Amino acid sequence: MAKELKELTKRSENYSEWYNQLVVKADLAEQSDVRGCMVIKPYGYAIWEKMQQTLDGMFKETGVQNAYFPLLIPKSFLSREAEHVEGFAKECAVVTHYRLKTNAEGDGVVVDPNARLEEELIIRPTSETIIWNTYRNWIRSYRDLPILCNQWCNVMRWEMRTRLFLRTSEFLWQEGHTAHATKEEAEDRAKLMLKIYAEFAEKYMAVPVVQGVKSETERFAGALDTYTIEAMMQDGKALQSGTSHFLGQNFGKAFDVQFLNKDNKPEYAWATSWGVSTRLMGALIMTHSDDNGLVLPPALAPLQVVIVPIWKTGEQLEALNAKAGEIASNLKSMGISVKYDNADNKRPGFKFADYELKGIPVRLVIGSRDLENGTVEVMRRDTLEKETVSLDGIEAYVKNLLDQIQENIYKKAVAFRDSHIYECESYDEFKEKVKDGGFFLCPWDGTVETEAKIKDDTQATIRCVPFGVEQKPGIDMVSGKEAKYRVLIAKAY
RNA sequence: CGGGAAGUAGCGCAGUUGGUUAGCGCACCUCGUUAGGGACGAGGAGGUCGGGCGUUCGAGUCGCCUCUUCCCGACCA
Repeated sequence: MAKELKELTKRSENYSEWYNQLVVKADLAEQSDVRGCMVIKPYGYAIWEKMQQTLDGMFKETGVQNAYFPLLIPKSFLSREAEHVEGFAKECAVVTHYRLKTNAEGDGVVVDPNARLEEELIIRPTSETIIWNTYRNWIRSYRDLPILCNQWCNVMRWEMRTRLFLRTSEFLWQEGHTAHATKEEAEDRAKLMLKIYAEFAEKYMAVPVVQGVKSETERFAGALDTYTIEAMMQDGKALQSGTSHFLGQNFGKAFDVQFLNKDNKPEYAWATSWGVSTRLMGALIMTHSDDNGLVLPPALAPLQVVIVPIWKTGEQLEALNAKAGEIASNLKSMGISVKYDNADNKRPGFKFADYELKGIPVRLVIGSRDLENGTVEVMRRDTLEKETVSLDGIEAYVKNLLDQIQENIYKKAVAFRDSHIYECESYDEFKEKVKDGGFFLCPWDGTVETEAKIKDDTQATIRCVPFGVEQKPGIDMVSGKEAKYRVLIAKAY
């Protein structure tokens, strides 16, 4: 009975519900009582922390430094860049007052009408404006450049509809903001950061991504070019997992950030910004997980190995404690995170199911029988295969297995994605097939009209002009005009 | 902001044409037996039925108002 209640909805039955249940039951996060916001629970946060540490290290290798800028932005800053304000204005939370007072006509507190701010403050939806307002004071000469700052912070966007990790009103992210003396250097930086995101997704998250550049309509508000990584979820929908923007001199001009170049001529600084968010958690969950729960890549699992003892008597437990403790400490000295779970208030079956739900990559089960035989049962989460192996050299076996799991889930995700990428040149065929999800490589004439029609007809959008895809000539499947690009089209989260 | 649905214990729900002390499953606590795939038995704790006003001898149930949440759209990372 207990089993039925804890079981997840099957992925194939209702993908959204499966995802929601998984997030809650695996103890990653829950819906907050505060509108559209999310509580990230310790286990979910531990995974986020692993991502953070890894990414942060990769950023620093390219010379990026961390900094921190204010949460509140004067309203006027936002309107300095025309496209930027248009993109974000409709989802900004605004601070209008700075004081409450006790309610004269009843319980509680009310906003003190006398405490209205002269200029309202907005809660950052992104920080380009306040950062470029600050950069103005930091930049005088080409010798001050480049500036390569990143901040880890929260932002707020008042979304109409929210989903755990994928779209919440408040979310955690990193936003990098760089200033450069030349256009080329800024463009290179925007591309470099995209490369880093792609490497992180594939190497650590084991999530294959398509890299590319966004169409004009899908571009970041205020950018000249938006580069993106797009991942495919198991329902065939695309998830934009990270973006890197070449901002040109838009923000330099809007915030009057000028420097003297080598020729002693004033010039506006060139900008990039790039970010990934807790949405990556959604990508991680939806790429690998199955009907038994989460499947975590060993590279990001907060706990890589769990050891479960099985015993009847106190003496047996003592013997198991000794052996398992030895294995655990050996594994730890190899840099592997291990938990030895000899709690006696949960039965083994419960522990098995629970650690599977949480996606722990490797489980070792050791009982008195094994101790006599010098063996241990090893289960890998990705395939759920069990094997009984010798206790001799178990540490090396586990280390190797973790590497294999990391590789296997990546290969599996690549195979899934590749089998759901279709080349398509007929609009009728496209409309029919896109209902079931997948990525579609199609010729596009480059016009906004065609793009809008595809979206109206099918809800699918042009995700990007992918890099590394042969740009062979073709005919736009909607307009019948000559195609300018071969684009990736998909329904997206 | 349009169109649907729902608010009863931590979670999931039942509650008949209005009628005594508001139930059930899971989870939780205690004791015991158990332990190689989500244990079993016995006992126990937990509720101003989202809020307000009204109708009535009597409201979880009927009426009006209000708040919130979820789903489908439009918008978005």
